[in-house]
Amino acid sequence: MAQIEIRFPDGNTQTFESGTTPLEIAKGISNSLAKRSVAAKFNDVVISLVQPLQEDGVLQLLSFKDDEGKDVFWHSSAHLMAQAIKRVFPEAQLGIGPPIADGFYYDIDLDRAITPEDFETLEQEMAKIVEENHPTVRKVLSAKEALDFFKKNHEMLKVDLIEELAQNGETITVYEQGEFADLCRGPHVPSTGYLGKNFKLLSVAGAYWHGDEKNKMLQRIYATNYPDKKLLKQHLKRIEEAKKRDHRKLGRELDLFSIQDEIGSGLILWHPKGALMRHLIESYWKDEHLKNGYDLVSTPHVAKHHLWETSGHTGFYQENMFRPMTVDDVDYQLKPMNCPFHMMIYKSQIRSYRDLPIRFAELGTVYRYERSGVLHGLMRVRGFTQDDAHIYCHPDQLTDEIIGVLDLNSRMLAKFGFTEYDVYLSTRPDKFVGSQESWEHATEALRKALELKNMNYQVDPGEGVFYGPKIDIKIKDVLGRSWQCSTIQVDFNLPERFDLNFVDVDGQRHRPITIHRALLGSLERFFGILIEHYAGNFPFWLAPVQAIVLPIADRHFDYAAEVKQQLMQAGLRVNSDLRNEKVGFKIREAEVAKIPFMIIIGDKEVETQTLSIRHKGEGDLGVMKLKQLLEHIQAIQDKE
RNA sequence: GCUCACGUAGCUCAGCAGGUAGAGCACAUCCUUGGUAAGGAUGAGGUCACCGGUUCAAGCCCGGUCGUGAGCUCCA
Repeated sequence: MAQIEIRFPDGNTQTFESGTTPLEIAKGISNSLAKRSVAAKFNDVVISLVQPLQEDGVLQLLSFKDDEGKDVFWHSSAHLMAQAIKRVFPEAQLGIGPPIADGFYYDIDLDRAITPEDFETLEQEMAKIVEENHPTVRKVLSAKEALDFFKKNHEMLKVDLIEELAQNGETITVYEQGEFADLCRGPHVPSTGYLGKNFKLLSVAGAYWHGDEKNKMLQRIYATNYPDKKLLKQHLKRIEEAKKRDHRKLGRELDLFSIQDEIGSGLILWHPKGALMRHLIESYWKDEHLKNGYDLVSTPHVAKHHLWETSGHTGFYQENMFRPMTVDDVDYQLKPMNCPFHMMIYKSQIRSYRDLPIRFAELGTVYRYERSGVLHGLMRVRGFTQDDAHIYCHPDQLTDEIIGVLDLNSRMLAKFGFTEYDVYLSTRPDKFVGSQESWEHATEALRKALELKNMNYQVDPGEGVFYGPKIDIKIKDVLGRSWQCSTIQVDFNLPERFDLNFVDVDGQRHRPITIHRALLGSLERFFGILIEHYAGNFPFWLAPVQAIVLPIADRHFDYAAEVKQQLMQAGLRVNSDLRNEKVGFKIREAEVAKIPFMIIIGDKEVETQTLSIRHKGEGDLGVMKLKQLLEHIQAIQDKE
């Protein structure tokens, strides 16, 4: 028997007989390791635990904790669900069933609508299949064999896939488990028993075959599975928690904003408390920009349609624009972008290299046509305000400018409680404007800035926009969800189209580099993210009402009014509750409204000229003088 | 836009072989002046999203419109 040499991640090597499987090796190391493992990685290829190893190489055992292990576990779980579906609904045709971020789904074609009531039946069937512990068997088929097999089983979607695969000359493999066989590249867990019973079907929704709306709509069943009951519970709890934090729900409960049929889809009404928060965010934003060398500009909501022809938006952005309106026989266009206006301000005079960099910032409200089906609360709307800015600079200044933007960005995000993010650098796509050299120069500048800032980033090759490379930053909220807010894009297109230039030392006109950037993205969307991130428990500086005075009986009203007045003089946002209600009731309402400080005033307080302080979520803080309260609050503000 | 589901009082929801609406909260008035998360009584409030159809009769059935929700490749 031939021997093979296997190296492990810790650097140790060991010799095995050729044909040994990763599972056998795992068992040799420890039973618990073998139990934990769901797949293996051999020479950087993910393989099944039962695939015999025939050559020397590096072997890593994968458990559910590894991303690749998760994928295998969930992919096998998708097969498990598919098998159950076929048992319960033999006429169902299977589409695709991949692992996704938090589980997996399977697309099926079935005349009858699957409902949540069916979930239990399917889950029971899945549990049965797990108990039956069918080994998963990989088989290589020729295209013809595969086509015959799936045609015979009336799996026309699979036939569709096979035809595609055959055209690309790929090897066609099928995985069998018991009576069930599915077209699949694999690998999978060795048997259905590995999958355990901590799975749950979550939802069902329509999805087009191949994601193309010209194709048939299938039913997509989302589900998840965990090797451990605790993990499943955690996951379900996270879903619950996300529901509780839903900004649409909190937005109504806290009276922050509304969206109304009479107004129109995707158009936001900011109520007093929401508008106040928006004002706080905007003021902070403007201050920061002024402190960092930006000039504030302000531009109209409409402009002649012609402007958008110059910018090129009528070409590549038409689909997202509202239809033009005619005024005095001239077409005007509601703005989907702020850029052309900023370009025109730049162009309003001759610029010298001495003027650069020029930074125009604007909280500019834009209107974009979004398909009705994609609108979602504050997250996806038709009218929103971008925290926009355009920086015009000399090519030599590019890196420094990007660094400036990155610095400002991380400061600003931290102010709102976001300190973790994923950074992506997108490079030149196939279709692009500008010269190859300028793309290279700009991409290098972005890269250099990221590296000088010691930021970890991932390169998305070819994912840049046609007009320039970009850096995208996705922030992570407390629930670990990612939101893309900040984007920093170099633009080679608009300076060209608007013929922007500056006079350089040589007395000649040159094209400035233009950076287009947004940090919060859209105020509406960012507000939505903030609501969910804080679950409505906003930091003190953002709380629309920071304190409420709660007198116990009406004989305390005078002192209450006095206290309120003093707190307002100190710059706090204070309300009072003078209703004819018990203090317990008033406290409850203040807690529900998530007001940070409750100031209770009764006989004792009036007599000793003190305040009883209660903090939201913390309870009674005891009695203190007004001065002490202000100091306490000052300390909180200093920390923020 | 498409598929499925949903649309009943300001909010959350009940309602039924099709027989012309109900609760809690919120709101108003009154009683209660109460010490750290819901005091009590009374009352007002609905063209059951909108339009059309079937029927003696429609919140409920059918069709359309509008709106909302879950989703619409993370490629076997």
